[in-house]
Amino acid sequence: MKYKILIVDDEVMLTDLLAAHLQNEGYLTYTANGAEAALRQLTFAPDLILLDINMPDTDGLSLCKMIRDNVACPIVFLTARITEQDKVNGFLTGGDDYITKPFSLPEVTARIAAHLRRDERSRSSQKLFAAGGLLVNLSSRTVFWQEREISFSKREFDVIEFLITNAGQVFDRERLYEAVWGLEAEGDAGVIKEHVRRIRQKLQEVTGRTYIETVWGVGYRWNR
Amino acid sequence: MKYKILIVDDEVMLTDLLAAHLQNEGYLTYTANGAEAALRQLTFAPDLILLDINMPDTDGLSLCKMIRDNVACPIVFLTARITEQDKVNGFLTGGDDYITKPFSLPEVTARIAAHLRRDERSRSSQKLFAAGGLLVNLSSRTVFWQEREISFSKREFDVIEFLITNAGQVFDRERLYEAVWGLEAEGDAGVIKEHVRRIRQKLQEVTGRTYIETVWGVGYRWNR
DNA sequence: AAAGGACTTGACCAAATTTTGACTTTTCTG
DNA sequence: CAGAAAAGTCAAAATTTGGTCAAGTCCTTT
Repeated sequence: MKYKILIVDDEVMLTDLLAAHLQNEGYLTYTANGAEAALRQLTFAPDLILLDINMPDTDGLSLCKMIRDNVACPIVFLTARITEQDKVNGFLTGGDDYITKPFSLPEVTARIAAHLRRDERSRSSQKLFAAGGLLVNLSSRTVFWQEREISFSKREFDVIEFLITNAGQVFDRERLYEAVWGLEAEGDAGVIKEHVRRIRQKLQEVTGRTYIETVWGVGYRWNR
Repeated sequence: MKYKILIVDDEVMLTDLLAAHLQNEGYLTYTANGAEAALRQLTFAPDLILLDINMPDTDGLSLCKMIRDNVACPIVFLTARITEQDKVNGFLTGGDDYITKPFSLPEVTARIAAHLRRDERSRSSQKLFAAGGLLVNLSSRTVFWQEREISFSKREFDVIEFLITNAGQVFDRERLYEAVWGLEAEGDAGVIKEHVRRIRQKLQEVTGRTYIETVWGVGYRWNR
């Protein structure tokens, strides 16, 4: 299956050039020359995004946020330079990278290939999740906030694990119960309420945030 | 589209029984009574595999590995029992499950249905719709306009979801009610008027547009 | 066997949503 | 233009849902 790459830059010349080159390399490409078009193209669920954050008429940071809120793929920034300030602003997070202009085509291809490879590998067995100061380690089943460990019981951690590995998606209590307790489990999915309460309580105490959001009438969601 | 299920077991009686039952449930079935046959059947790209790992003349583990190397679908093991050692050996990974013999047919059906549902979810976890600056995310059930989120209640979102996934088509209130509330729901389809009103109000406030258009004498339509 | 923690359950309350029905406005038709 | 039908509005009533709590059960561990 071909990888889908979304290229976002205001210069049509550049997007076209990159698109042609990447198609040649065997990728499927989508291009957008503005923020709005970029968001529209997200519907194609790209595997990687090349994004110019210095486009005129566009607030790079908020576009970036919007993208992150809706898709989980890595973003590679195209930019004149990344300043320390940019990093602080949160342009660069976990899976991301940047390429400074001017760049060579082979350089772009190489970076893209490396990212997709990494993404592929980690998608299947990602064991570490960092979400706004919170560090969740699935292999050691620990949760840290700064230096402080927050301890959770088995069930509590199971719930966190499931939600966090499917961050952003909403699950109703039935599905959540099924996913954590197992398919053959019988019992009332109402227990979830209680577990969620205790998870939230512990998180709240230490981090001041709750992380698990209620979608009224539907279920729960771990906020990315 | 019917789901394809591959059944692998050395006992012909059993594969036939399962096949008949699953066909009855609306699945397409393929059967194999040995390792070699099983691998050959992979060309049909099954959506789920039922696999007996205790077949004579067959090394369950390596067959299992071979399968995994070639397809990504979940595998449900049929087995007398799963020991801790089996788990260590890597029989059970991510999307997998096992059913211990003897089992009941409803049990098998239930497990299969749940697995396919789960698989479906992760495959299409990015259900996004972009409509003129508006970004509707079906998996997180969120709606964004620029960086602003517009929140909708369950029913409101359900209506939006239905209309937007059938954008451009007109639905009369009866059909809309039936589609969102369910076929067996009893109640007055007039409620739709109220829900549409509140959806429009929220959209109007933020975006200046209403998106849901009235086709007089007929019904409603989502305008891209 | 006692103790302690984890897990479950069911009941209750407050909050949020959904429904209802009366009423107004708009649109169409003759 | 008048009247009828359709669509829209509004606020109150009804219902559903999620959070909380306390008590009970079930395991482990000592």
